[in-house]
Amino acid sequence: MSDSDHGRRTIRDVAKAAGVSISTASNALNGTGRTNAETREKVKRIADELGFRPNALARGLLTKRSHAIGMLTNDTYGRLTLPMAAGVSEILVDHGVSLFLCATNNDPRLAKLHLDALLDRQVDGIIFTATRIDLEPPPELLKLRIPVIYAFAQGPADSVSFHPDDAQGARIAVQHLQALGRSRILHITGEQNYLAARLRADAYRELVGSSGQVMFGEWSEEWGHSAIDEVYSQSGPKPDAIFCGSDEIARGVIDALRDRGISIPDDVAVVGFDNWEVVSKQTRPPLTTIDMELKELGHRAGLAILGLSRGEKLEPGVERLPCGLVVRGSA
Amino acid sequence: MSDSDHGRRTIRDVAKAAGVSISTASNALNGTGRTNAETREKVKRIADELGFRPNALARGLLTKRSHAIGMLTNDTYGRLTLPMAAGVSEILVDHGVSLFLCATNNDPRLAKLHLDALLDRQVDGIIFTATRIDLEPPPELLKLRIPVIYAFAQGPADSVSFHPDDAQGARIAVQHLQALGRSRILHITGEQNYLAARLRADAYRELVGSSGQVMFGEWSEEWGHSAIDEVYSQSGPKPDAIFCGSDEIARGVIDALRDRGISIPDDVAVVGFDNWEVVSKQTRPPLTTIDMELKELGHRAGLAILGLSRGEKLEPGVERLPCGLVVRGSA
DNA sequence: GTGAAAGCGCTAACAG
DNA sequence: CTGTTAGCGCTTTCAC
Repeated sequence: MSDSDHGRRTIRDVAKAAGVSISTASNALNGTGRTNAETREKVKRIADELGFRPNALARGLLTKRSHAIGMLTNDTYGRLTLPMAAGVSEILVDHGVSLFLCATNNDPRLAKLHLDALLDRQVDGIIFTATRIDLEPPPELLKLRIPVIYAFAQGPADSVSFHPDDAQGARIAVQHLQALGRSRILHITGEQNYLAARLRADAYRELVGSSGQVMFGEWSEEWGHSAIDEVYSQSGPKPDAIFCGSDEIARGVIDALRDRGISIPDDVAVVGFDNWEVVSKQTRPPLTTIDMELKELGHRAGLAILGLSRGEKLEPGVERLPCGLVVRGSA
Repeated sequence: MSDSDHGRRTIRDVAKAAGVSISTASNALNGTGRTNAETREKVKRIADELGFRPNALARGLLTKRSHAIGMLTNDTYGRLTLPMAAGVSEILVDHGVSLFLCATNNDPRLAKLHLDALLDRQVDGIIFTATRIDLEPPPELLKLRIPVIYAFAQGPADSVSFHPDDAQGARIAVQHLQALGRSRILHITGEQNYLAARLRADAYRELVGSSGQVMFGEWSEEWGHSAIDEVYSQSGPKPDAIFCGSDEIARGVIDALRDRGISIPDDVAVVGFDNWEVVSKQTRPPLTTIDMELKELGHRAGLAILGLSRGEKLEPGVERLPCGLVVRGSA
């Protein structure tokens, strides 16, 4: 009652109130050591009544485990990295682990600043995420002595990375179109210097064979539009289906097709990639597309970093997580 | 050299290497107390060479300041809260403060879990953000003894909140249209039960007078589309400008107008709200819109929580931060 | 089964 | 100006 309302209750308060020693209180609360069931219950009850919550700083100082992990992302507003962050946090919170979010905005100075801060805080591990899977992480990450996981980014040879399975995603898209009876499938996608674009294009080519045609361009709605202009301004056979490298491209494609009076999906079926709902639900007709399951990817990354931080061993390499097909109206 | 490569250097290592006591090292490094310039430089140099970085847990335990703050958001990383988070983090990192990000997904259980975790970690303050300014924060926030800031959310009477200035944003939109010589300005917006929608509508009405007409609906592209259908299926005068409550609505409006062969901005000028670039840059013509400056709002919230955590006093109440007009092609 | 004592890495009096 | 001393709140041997 003396040091009553300011500051939080400490384990000392609990011990005193329960009439036991500090170490007994600690043991009782944590289930460590040997403790009489009776005293254990009593201590727990009193701790509860007092609203005792252990100081994570003190605990971390001693145990060398902060129960916090850091997420370093190269972008700021990413629609890619943020669902992952949600997945990571969602998994971790149930294990009593909190997440530091650090947006580096692609600035090496900021990256260094954030990284140092994370290390000073004794984080148990770091997840590096990026906006593209072939982005190189900051070199400082390589020589840390805490575990690092790469999610949607390229780690070094002996590291653990999680990527969406772009090839499989492309395959289920194409197979869906083929199952619909389409045989002249065109692929309109983004920049060729993106590994994801190449992986998807390769998988596409493998399924459609020599009839395939890949149009690389930009990751924009505009490119989808102008790609269609290009296709229809030329002579030659026209596609009966289009697999697009992103939902935005697909939106441009759909708008351009509609402008030409081409019916979707009857004349031309369209499949997108990303399942970015603000786009895919708003096209007319709504877009059938591939979902990279980024939240699940975050779950996996979170679980992985948790395991590593506990000293478990993980198979190094890139694990590719399956994408899902979301069928709406366009195919 | 003895306890060489495992574990980090401690201040003890620095002190020993510099041939001074631990406290002198501490003083030298922190610029506290009185220290000879010469020894201070020497200690700093040695600390640098050793790659010494202070343990934030130990420091926080003693100083009762963790230099970490928590951000609690009711959604899963929406497009509104994330730019704010980036702004907060950006400001804080330069002050050596890190950010815990907690997405509650509108689940009270998760909110409590995250809040407790933050308190256990002795965060210096909490920023609560939401997806709409009239969302009530979890009641637990009210009785904390650490400072709380409300960003894009409604705090209690004596708290400090930051909102975008919806009324001013609406005014600059309407004034821009009026400056263009438009006199029959229509307002198509989202759900009336959103305070933001009402604030904007009120400001709009004040400027356009009795000629004004507000159409409340949903925050979707589809609503923009069907609102236009409704307007043009009726007889009566047609608008020469439309102020939309969101970029998505504006996109629907623009598409519907184009479908009717109405020229934008010549026949009808359109202004959106949000400056959500993936939408506003992709409309044809690109959308003139209002930017809520969420990153700046994050900056302000970050600065505010920093100040409060240092014991500074802040004027309670809602501070409304000005929106900006982004002129593109549609008006 | 329980408690006394030591100490995680650091800062903050206070003597010298 | 510098070093000694005493902890922050907690966990963890190790006697009793």
